[in-house]
Amino acid sequence: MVCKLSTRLMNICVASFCKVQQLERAEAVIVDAIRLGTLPDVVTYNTLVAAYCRFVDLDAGYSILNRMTEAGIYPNVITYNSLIAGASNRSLLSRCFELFDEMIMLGITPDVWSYNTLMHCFFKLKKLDEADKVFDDILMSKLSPCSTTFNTIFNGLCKNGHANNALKLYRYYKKNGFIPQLITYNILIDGLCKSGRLRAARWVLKELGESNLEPNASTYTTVMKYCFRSGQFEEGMEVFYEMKNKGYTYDAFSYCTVSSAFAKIGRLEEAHKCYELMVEKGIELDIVCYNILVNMYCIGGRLEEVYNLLNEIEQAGLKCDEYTHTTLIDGLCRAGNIDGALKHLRYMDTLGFDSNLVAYNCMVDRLCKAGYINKALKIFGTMDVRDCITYTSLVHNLCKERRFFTASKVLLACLNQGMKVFRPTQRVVLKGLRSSGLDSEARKLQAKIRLARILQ
DNA sequence: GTAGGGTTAG
Repeated sequence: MVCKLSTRLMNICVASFCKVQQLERAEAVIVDAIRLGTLPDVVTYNTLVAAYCRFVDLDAGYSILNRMTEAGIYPNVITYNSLIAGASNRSLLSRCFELFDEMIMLGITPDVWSYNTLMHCFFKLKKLDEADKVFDDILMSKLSPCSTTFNTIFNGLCKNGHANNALKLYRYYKKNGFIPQLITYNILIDGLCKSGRLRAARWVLKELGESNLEPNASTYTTVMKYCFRSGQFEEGMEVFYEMKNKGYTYDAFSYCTVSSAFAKIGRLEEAHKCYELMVEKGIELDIVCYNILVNMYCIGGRLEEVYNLLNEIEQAGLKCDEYTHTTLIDGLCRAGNIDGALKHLRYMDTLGFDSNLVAYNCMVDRLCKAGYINKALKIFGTMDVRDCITYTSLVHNLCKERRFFTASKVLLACLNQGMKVFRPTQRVVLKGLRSSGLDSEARKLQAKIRLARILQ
């Protein structure tokens, strides 16, 4: 009984240190406990696995699994769920599946948490059918889906551009007894805002207002961002102040949202002030905060300082991501250094990011605007992946140069891919073709546009 | 031990 109590006490101490990222002290507690005759149990090791996955890396978490096995303690479903979650959070998605299989091979039965995380992974990989199969597996097994299962589905649908379906499903489950939580509302409001379903987003927000739940910092940041995106700057700032009045302390999320909104409308001093406040409040800067600062300097043409900042990022032990590089490429173009931007784009290609699409889109647009439209067309020709922004940008710039025939060809290629170009741009192409006497090309394009609208 | 908000381009 005494031993049991001391194991519990040891685990409480270990968990407390792990929670505040003091892993060495957590380990020291275990060493002391062993010296006093208390051995760590599965709970101790699971706490360490979760902490190492969270604060160090997946391999560090996995090495704890080896340590516990050597100590004769067998992992359980919680051990593996922590490892799977660790892999998922670090976007090591193939590792998630490997760990899931490993768990089953060891005879450990997955629980609803394991399935939820697995489903989340499939959504991250945009494999909606596979995610759906996991949900079927939950239903077919003796497990019951929990609120996180439903929230994971809503979130996965929203993140994959199906906010509408998420909303429909939410209504259906709500009718059948699902009780929404604050996180459910936050997921739906954000998803609907991002997909432009603003009326529906307001409706869900109203539903939240009528519920007994109180919006939190996450809700406020989402709504604030929607205001900024739709050009309602003052309204966005009102949300920011309301958030403070409600007693929420600003965090990196809210500061970043406001700072980038200021930068976007050219109020760089105020944008920088937000950043300074963030530092003053002791908020640890992550790569997103730095990216906003990089963008701020790029907009202000302070390229020298951007390079200093890149060093600072490295010194802080952070890694530049695709946002950092894309922002820098755009900044170089903005400063007229097209060659430097092209060179950096090539360099970015070697870094192995999942997608350099935005960087390429920046390059295409900036090349056009700098008068190098043929160079832009050449880059466009080398792109493996294009989206509606690539096409819209190129078509728009070709029209500005009165190259309507080429614009029409690019637009047709876009429609053939099942993508849309901004409607006013489509009209400019048609008008331009007709005014240039290219009536048959105009008719062909018009027919294609109509067909594309029907097929939408 | 799972799920939500912040950064880039038209």
